[in-house]
Amino acid sequence: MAKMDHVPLPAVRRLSIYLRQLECLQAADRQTVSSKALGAALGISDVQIRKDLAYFGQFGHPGVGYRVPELMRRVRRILGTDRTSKVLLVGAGNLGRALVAFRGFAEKGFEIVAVFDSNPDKIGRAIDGAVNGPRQDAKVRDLSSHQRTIQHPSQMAAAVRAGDIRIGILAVPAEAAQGVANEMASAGIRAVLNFAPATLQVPEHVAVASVDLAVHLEQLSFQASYTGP
Amino acid sequence: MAKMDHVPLPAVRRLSIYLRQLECLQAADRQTVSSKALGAALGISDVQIRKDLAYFGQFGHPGVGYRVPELMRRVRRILGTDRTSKVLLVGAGNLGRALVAFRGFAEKGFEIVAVFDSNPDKIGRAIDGAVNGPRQDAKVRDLSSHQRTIQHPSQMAAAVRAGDIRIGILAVPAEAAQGVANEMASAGIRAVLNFAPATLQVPEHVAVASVDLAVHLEQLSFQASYTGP
DNA sequence: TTTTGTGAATTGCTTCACAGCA
DNA sequence: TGCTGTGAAGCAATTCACAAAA
Repeated sequence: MAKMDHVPLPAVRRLSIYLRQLECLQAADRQTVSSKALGAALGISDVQIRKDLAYFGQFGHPGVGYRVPELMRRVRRILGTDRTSKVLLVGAGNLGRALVAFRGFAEKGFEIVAVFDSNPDKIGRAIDGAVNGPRQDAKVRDLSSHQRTIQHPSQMAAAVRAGDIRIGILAVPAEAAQGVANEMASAGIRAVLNFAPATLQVPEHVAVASVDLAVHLEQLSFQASYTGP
Repeated sequence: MAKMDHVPLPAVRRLSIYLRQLECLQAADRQTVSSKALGAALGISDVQIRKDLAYFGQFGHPGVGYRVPELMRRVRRILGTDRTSKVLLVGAGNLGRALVAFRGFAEKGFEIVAVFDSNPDKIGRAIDGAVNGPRQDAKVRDLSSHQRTIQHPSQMAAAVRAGDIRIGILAVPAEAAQGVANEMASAGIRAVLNFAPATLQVPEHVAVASVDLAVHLEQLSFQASYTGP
């Protein structure tokens, strides 16, 4: 990987989009794709795509384009999804259960290997989810036994160390979110996917991405009012 | 509303965040807040906040700050959530059902008033969800009867016209997403909240916001690899 | 003094224009 | 010719610096 000094974050986000489209192209047995064709399918300019990729090295073949399998491999490598990442989940409510059941994670190289909840009634209980997804080998199936048992948050640090877990999903009510974020940070979690409608204060070395449906809907409500005829 | 010519989209997104924090302040009976205090709580600079608000008019009181109830009212007005917005949902799978059950929508001024699915087995069946949320008056309760019955997508245009619906939530598998987006657009929907992992091609007057968990996780995976010690 | 609102400067991202390779 | 990779230019968003109001 060449000159990775200061990559714009929007470029990283688009890398995921490129990968998604490449998976689609591979399913259609396309061997190569030009930045122009890729951009047309995604509503992104061809130069943008080349610039984004150029932050990470030289992937293309002048006159030919990008070779689909090669580019997929290299983009996955950049994103860190060439190996399966272990993820922990805090919050075994409605949303938490839906996330455990969600097949899309495993297909993209993420496995929820531990679930935590502070509710004493839930601790020790099974959480039923997608433990029988596609990409499962013996090792992953073994890990999925952890997945079935809800643990107390005090176990988090031990789980992070034992399992080399870097990513945590936060799916608790807004009032509890900051406390859980603090626990995650001191447990050694490096990145948090936050579903609580709250702004999290975390140490600088911890990355946060927030998914707030209300924020999205409000943005759309605004755009629906102030565009068009 | 003063000089609304070209507002940066990031500013609109932050407006939602400000509103969320204002709701929190109001719950704590705070009467006024300065841009500095608000920014400190949200990890945003005070100038950023004043600039964002200035796109829409003058809300503050020099030497005092912003009056919490007044600013909430005016921000809601800008976002279009001072009145309840009717929303339709396409896709009555796991995610769709979870969204119907989600309380947060009603609290923020959004009501799912119609649900569509192309699966013949589901059409006409009830979809159980949060029809007994807090903010319910007679009119809303009446609308919730629609909510209980899954309709065929061919009914969408009629529902949009009859109910003055501007926003659609798209919760179908990726393969079906573009087709549904087309149907939404020709039904007159003006904004789409897309949960399918696919890029949608829509007419210019239709706004799209996408929530793709894989994209978020991949971004975090990248950040977790290339930051810190 | 505290705090808002805003033109000016700056930063960062995107687009342009073109050199280089197949 | 068709396509990638990249320095230069352009544009959009943020931050700075300060005038004006309570």
